[in-house]
Amino acid sequence: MARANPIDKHDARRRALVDSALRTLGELGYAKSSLREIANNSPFSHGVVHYYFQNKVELIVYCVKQYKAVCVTRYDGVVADSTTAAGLVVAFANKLCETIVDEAPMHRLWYDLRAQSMFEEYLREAAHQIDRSLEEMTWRVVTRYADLAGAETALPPLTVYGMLDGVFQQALLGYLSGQEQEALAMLRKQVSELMPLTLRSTPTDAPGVA
Amino acid sequence: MARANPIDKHDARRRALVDSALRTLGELGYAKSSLREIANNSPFSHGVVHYYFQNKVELIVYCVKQYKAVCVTRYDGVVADSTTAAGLVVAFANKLCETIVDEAPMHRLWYDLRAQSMFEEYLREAAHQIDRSLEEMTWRVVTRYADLAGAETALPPLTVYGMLDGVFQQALLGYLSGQEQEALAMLRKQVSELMPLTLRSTPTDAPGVA
DNA sequence: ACGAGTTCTTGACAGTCGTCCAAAGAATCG
DNA sequence: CGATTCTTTGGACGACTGTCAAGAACTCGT
Repeated sequence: MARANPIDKHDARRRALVDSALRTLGELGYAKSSLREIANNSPFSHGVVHYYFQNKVELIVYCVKQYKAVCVTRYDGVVADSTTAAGLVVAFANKLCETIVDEAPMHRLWYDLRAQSMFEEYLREAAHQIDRSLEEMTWRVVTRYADLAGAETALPPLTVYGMLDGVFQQALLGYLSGQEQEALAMLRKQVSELMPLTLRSTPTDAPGVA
Repeated sequence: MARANPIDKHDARRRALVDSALRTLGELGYAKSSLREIANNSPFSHGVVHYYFQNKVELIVYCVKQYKAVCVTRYDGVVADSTTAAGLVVAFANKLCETIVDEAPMHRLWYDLRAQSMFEEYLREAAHQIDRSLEEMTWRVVTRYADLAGAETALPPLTVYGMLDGVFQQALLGYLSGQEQEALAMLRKQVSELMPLTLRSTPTDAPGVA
């Protein structure tokens, strides 16, 4: 047996390969990312991929799942640090803009992979899991927002995620099309418009059940 | 010179080729649609593509633009025929569900191409034009909705399109993942939830300017 | 320092891709 | 009808793909 348990080293290499693959995927997109190109942007040669992964599909699925890990907690700081409803909206919008600026390639990769999952079944489960995670993440923001506003939520989690995802996607597209500042400004405005719509007007006493 | 003007025949062939290409693209997605596969699903051989189009890119761009033509008027009947605000919402939701059922491959192709446009610049302009058309189409529905409700719109066109596009995309993904009925029912619910949010509570007299 | 086990490189393989081209076929004219 | 142009075919090309296997390079307990 090797000194350091070989499982860890194996997994570490896998993660390194997946990291390189994610960089390439974010740059070229799913369609044009060949295993050779992925290996070229890594310290390894193209053959090593099949030593750590059975085939390209397995690598891609691992990429998707690793991508998920960096996503799910992105706005938890906003949730934890905000003390007023209005402050949360601004902080949330700022964080959304920040992640567009810092990680645009990863975001377009996500939308690419989700679109591919409409054609290729092997991506569906992984994409669905990420969608669920993003929905839950969004919902944590909105419920905290409702708490701070002393109001109740007016829309189900899936709907809130859907509409915010729509405008985020829009902003990302605009940002990548060269209209960086306009897209970010518009996103800020849209978030401040949409967040209040997720709350019911009546703060505490709701009609209906006694 | 030929009897019937050859321009028309040339264009007719182009349209036929583009139609075949759109069917194949909707079935396989952008990444896996080769010119040979496109030609196989058409009455022609693979070489003829380069007689009517300079290269694959030109064909794809023509496909995108032809796809746009069938989109832009999809909900104009709803706008024209509805007589009440509530009726319009139901008719709109029905039409959205109908087009998911009838044209799911085309819709997933659209989201695929829009995602590709984040990587490949040559698709950007065409994708942006379609996005604008869809935004205008959505806006015609919402302004008519506001008219029928005797209210004013509360959100700008881009925001309304963004949030509706988000939930539509969600429904399409669910529909293609085997949850047909749940996805359509959810979309109906979401549309009836979101449409009222596009209107200002105050119907006629707004505060502010005299 | 040797040898066994692990890790990585390299080259080859069978396909497929977009593109091009020579030649066959079809259509239309004088 | 022959002649000219337009249309279409199918094969060929070089480049690229995922996959695999043989062997070199490395690691590490002994």
